[in-house]
Amino acid sequence: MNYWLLKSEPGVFSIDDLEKEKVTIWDGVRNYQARNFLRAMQVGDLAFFYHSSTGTPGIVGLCRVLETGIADPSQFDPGSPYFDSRSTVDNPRWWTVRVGFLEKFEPMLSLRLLRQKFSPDELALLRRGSRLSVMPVAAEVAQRIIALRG
DNA sequence: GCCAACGTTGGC
DNA sequence: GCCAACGTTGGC
Repeated sequence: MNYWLLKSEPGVFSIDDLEKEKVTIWDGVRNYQARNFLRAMQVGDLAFFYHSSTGTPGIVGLCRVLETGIADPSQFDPGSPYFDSRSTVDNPRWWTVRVGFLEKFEPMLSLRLLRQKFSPDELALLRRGSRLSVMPVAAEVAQRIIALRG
């Protein structure tokens, strides 16, 4: 099983939204490297949920990959901010997964705390200029993150 | 293929 | 709001 980290701005979609909805399609990723990580996900993988661009950024929970190989529906929707006119139903450009809520971390594991506990080498999130919204987390590091939660 | 210009991300 | 870092675009 593999571990991942998924970023979301809580003003757009938060861990509380996922807890309420239970399941969601992780749509809107428009970066090829991030897309490739989404395509590498397997059912049963676990993903940390990260809140970005907010007062206290950090890991706020855990979710599970429930379904893979989903063509991101928002790429076909002209009314969506994620619409991509280069995509066709026959030849989609953007792929994603369905994830399910597992747990909310209370308290959250702030970026500040993560920087204290992990090195940039261990956690890509902490690397200078890291902007990827989907990234892998090494199993050993993931276990240590899980052990830190409340 | 190069690279300048531009847009976006995201912490602070 | 600032700005560094990064990705994408498009002229050449």
